[in-house]
Amino acid sequence: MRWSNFFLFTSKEEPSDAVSPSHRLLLRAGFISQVSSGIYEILPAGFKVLKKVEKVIREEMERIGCQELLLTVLNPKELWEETGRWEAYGKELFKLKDRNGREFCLGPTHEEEITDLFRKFVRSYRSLPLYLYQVQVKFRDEKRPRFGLIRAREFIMKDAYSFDRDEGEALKSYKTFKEAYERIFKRLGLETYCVEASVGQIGGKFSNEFIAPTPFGEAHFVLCKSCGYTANSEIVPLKRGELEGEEEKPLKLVETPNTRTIKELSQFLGVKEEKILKALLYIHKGEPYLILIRGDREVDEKKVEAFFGDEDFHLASEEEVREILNTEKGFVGIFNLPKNVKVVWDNSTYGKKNLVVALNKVGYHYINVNPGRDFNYGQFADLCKVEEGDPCPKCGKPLQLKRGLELGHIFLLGDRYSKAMGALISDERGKEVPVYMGCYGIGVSRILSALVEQNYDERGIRWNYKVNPFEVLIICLNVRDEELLKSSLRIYQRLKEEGFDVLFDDRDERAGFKFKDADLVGIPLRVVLGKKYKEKKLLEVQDRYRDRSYEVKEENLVKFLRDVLKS
RNA sequence: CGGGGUGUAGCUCAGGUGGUAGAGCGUCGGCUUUGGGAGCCGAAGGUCGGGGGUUCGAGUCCCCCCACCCCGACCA
Repeated sequence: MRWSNFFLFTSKEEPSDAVSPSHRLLLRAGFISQVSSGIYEILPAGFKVLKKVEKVIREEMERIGCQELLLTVLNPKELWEETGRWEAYGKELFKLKDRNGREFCLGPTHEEEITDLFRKFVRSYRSLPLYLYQVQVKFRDEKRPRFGLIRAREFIMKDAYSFDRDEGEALKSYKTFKEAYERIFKRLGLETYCVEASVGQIGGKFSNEFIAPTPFGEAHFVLCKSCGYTANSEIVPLKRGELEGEEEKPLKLVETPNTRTIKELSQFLGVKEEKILKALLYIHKGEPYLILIRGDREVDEKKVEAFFGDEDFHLASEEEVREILNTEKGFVGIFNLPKNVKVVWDNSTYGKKNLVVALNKVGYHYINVNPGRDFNYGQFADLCKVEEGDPCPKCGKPLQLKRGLELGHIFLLGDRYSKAMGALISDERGKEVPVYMGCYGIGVSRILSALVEQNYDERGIRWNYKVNPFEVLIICLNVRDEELLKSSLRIYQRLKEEGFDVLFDDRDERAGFKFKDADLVGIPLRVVLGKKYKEKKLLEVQDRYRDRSYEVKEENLVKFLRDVLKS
């Protein structure tokens, strides 16, 4: 491809709307273009990268016997009602109607459709195991799209589904996919962690996420350097602590004006935040719950969701606090509670002595409140957000907290969908049983962002040798010099014939301009023809990925490039 | 869903107190230049996010709406 005719337009200016490195660079380098919030066009250079990513994924899917098909974007409401997800999926589901008023959604994932397809054709355990996958555009009306391709509303995903006769077989399939995923990310040149995760919206028995560490990811996960435990932070269990040995001081009521936050209260009283009993009023399905947690810790609402069993809860507003507790935020506590308010103690509160506790009276707190003497514990739960340094649930050593991009998520679904939708198979004895399923997703378009997030510098993107828009860029530094242009063309033709994926910068631009562009776009190898070539007939090969430079004779070029690309 | 911010040329932005729209970059034509986004001359390019209002007159003041970006997922 000649750059003079290639649809690749770079920009010198920093896009004002972009913050994360991948978003900025993919825009500037002309790989993507925004249409609407969370909706992007993937331009030819980006598309070429995408195709190379897909190729790796397809090869690994085929290798484990997974067959490609293409499901639909438009899914009828009836299908989603069978599993209850038409309502349960909530506002993230894009819904629309056809001319006759029939309702559809734009598929955010395809468990319903694949299960429907399975039950239409497969009857016997003899057809199993069966693995199917597709690479398809998906739609999710995200609460908050951000960072370009990282959290988009329209995106490309590879989703695979396994069908087995029982749990034991399904576990084998799960392992097969997990290993395939490890190979995929390795081949793509991405650093990823496979972590334990929650099943969330998809449901099922258990799941693992593949997370690429980057500062701009949406996933928070923990890592134990000591025993190797990794997990999404929202599922890391935190246990109760020990009873403190401190001497119990006398209970006292003190005036605490204008202490609306834990920080203010802590400063006003001169006590540590962890000695304050923080009380948060939540409303679940119209019922008030008072969640108690240590003052220095925060509630993890994902854990609250797991506790309640659904998403139908929210933190009480000022008005609700006034109405239910007859007090104001900042003075919510366990004393003088109306009977209808249920109390839940987070594990972090256990064993603390000489606490500061509010009594639902504006402007006052008790100090030196002690368990057993001044109050009794009730129901305990694990609702606390994990923090750096919290103990590893496996070995007790301090955990590291990291941020990353969730690139893959695999689930052992069990019979959640097959049971609801009647996807039954006959076993050896002729008995009909629900098929045992697994599903396996990879965020394909998001991988572009992850690759950039993990490989860029101040000058631009650094694509690796395997996944890139082109393998080689030929730069002719002066296209008005006929001899130089002729030589460049000859090399360009040769490399094409030898099977290289090559872009030829034949634009009538100055050298500096071309180098800056090349750095930005990030093609891993480039062959430069300029003064050195004219004087010494030496080609300069620049390695953008490894940031090196070589002088190569023309007759050695093909072998040289091939060797680098293979390394 | 809250909170904050921004919408003016393709991009990045400037346009006190209201007076009929500008720069740099990019694009097009020309000259010059050819190893790190060079220089000079000329040109094209605008519903000032949209609607309403105030006014003789609105990019600017008032009201409503929309879009996009950021923060939080409400921490008492």
